Amino acid sequence: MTLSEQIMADLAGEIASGAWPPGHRIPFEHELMVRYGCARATVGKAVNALAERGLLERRRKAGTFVAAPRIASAVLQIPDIRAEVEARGLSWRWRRLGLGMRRPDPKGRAASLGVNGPLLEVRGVHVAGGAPFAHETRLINLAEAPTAADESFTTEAPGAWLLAHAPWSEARHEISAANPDLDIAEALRVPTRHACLVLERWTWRAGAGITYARQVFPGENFTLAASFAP
Amino acid sequence: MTLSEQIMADLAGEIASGAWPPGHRIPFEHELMVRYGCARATVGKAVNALAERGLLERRRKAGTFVAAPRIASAVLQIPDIRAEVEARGLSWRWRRLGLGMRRPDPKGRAASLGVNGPLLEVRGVHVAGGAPFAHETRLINLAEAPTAADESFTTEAPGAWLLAHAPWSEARHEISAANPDLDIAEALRVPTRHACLVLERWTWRAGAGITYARQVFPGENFTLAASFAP
DNA sequence: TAGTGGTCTAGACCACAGC
DNA sequence: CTGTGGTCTAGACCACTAG
Repeated sequence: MTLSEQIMADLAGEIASGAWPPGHRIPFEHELMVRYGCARATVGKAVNALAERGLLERRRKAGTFVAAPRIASAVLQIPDIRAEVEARGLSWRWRRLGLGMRRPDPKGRAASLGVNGPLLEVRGVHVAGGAPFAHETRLINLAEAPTAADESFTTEAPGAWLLAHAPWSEARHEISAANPDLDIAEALRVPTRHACLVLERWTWRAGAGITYARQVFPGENFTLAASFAP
Repeated sequence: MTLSEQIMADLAGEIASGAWPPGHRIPFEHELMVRYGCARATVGKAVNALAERGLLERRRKAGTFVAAPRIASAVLQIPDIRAEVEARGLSWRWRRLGLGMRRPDPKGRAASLGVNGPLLEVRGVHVAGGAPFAHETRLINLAEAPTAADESFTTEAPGAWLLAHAPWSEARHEISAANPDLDIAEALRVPTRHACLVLERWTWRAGAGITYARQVFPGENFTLAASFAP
């Protein structure tokens, strides 16, 4: 435990315990540096780290204050389906259902990728312990990942292949609930009235769209977790 | 734009453009400090900030490397239902459906709050432009928020009241999909076969459970967004 | 063992918001 | 104005680890 980590932990402790309620002005940097017998940069590192986490608010000339808790954002755990399945002690495999070329649909969900050229479409099911776990529809921009056209994706899921062959630098996710279409419901072996969690993902590299994925989980199969621990 | 921000932007640009692919070793701190004519602490600040974001990976003696993109986590926007509704130009109001006391159920969803004492239960509907938007079930730990017992929550939603009267310091969220129970389906005026997005939230302060909330959105009403922009 | 990042020091100057 | 935080400097020593 370094000194700045110790200072950070001490300050966080005062806040978590309620000794310093929201709005409370914490000691000035100069006071803390006397208290800990260290340089100003060291206390500054600790205080700034807590401010970046949203636990403190810094105002010039006024001081540093305990922030009011806000429910603005949280860190969402994005699942890797294979790892998720195997972590439960189940076998995982990918079963391809379809493969084909698509022209970009300007009204479709993948339109925001901003791709005009041809897209490779892969559809399939993630199978966990012999039972369908999730359905995936995947569109791949062949301009950015041309060798994808040589892949069959019969046993390898397109996500893992893409991560190795066309790394991305920017991603967007949307989470929603929907009743599955008939073909997806059949692939998942659930009725169409069965609530499903839908996770959509768009990824880019240097502004160019790489891939769009739509993963459909039967409601009881899967829960996304997010935490906010200031 | 400070110098360390400039350095950070330059490094991020090299990565986003693909000039520095994953695995590439970026210049040593000493080289960067010569290139920018600044102190090592300044380049260190920039490089460490990118490493904290997961864009770079630092290894002693070996150097600093461009990290392979991982879909491990993303920043999730947690909705404030009232703000969400009003941002769409719709009127918002809260309609309370029920109020009562509950003993903690050791098998229930709220058990992980770790509360043994009495809980206040509030149920109600968020109404957007006259139509049901979301159903909320709320449990409040009266030991931590005793004045909640004096509130009726007929027009004020419990979430806003709690934020003002019992600030929290730690939160956990779970997102899932489910078919609504009959009473919730009736309150939302959808059939029970209608897929709904379920957002659950647990909050604590100094380790003591404050509240549990379960919000149910008809599937077409609501989408959660998460972004990952290294 | 040599060289990297990790951490810290003891200053400095500045912008800016309170008083 | 005053004093806070924001940023930076030019060093230092240390821990770790890759070669």
